[in-house]
Amino acid sequence: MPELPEVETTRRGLLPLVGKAVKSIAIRHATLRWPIPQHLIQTLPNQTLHGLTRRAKYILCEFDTGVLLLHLGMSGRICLLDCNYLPEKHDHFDIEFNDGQVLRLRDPRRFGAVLWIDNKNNDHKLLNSLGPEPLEDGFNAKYLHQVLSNKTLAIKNAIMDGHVVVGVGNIYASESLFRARIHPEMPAKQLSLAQCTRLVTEIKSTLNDSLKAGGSSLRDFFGTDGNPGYFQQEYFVYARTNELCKVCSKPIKCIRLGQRSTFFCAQCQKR
DNA sequence: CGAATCTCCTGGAGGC
DNA sequence: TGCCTCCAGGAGATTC
Repeated sequence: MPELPEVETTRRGLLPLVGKAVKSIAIRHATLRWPIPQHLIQTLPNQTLHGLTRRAKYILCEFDTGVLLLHLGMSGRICLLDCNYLPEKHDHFDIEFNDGQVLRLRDPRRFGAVLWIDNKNNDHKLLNSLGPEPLEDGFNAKYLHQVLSNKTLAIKNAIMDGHVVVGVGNIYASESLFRARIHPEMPAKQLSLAQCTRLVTEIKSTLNDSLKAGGSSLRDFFGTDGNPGYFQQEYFVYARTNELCKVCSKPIKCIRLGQRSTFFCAQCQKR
């Protein structure tokens, strides 16, 4: 379940491909979240990868005539391999480059995506209504306080809404709220400016901590080199139901919010 | 319009 | 060992 730090780590791992030209495309299982466009088989060969950027959890591969958009869903993983490696069961999509390297997407649960944005269209509905990046200056306490001011839903659901801020998934939502000492069920509009300040700070630091640790935190995340190599992050609350709070020693609680498991400490986090 | 619910999918865990 | 059920979750689509 890649979150933003894993996606960014994946992007960085792919940077050696920038400047290379595509030799061929393989589509073995086109039915991801949306169908992988078959025209990529004809479109991409001989195009050069000019840049690799990221917006939210989308990796954007800039080619001559358009942008290839990659999303890892929740079980996706991209490896950079020598083309001699045979694909395995859930290896759905390859980009083979002229130097013999292969970008290979493996995604058992197929919630991921491979889409094409032609330069002529210049934008994509998936990208044009997204909120600010959590690690950029546009995501600050004043902004958050303003955007939450008319929202009645629980704050945890609000920060997981990509129109409010992108890249905050289920794990980091619970962790950030604990670190900011805010109850996940608190109505979003009731947060004070001071609470928004704490929440923004903790979202940024939680993501940054994970990024520094090499991407994650997560049991099933692998880097582009195929090695787990991650730092086993110490969660304060995530997946620690009934374990003792590391701050106050009360048991951690688990509730459902927006069909998602939500972990918190009722002693440390107030409404 | 906002908010809640539905949906895609498969591996892994637990029960018997 | 096998089979069944349940669960996890990103986020767009659908419904209310």
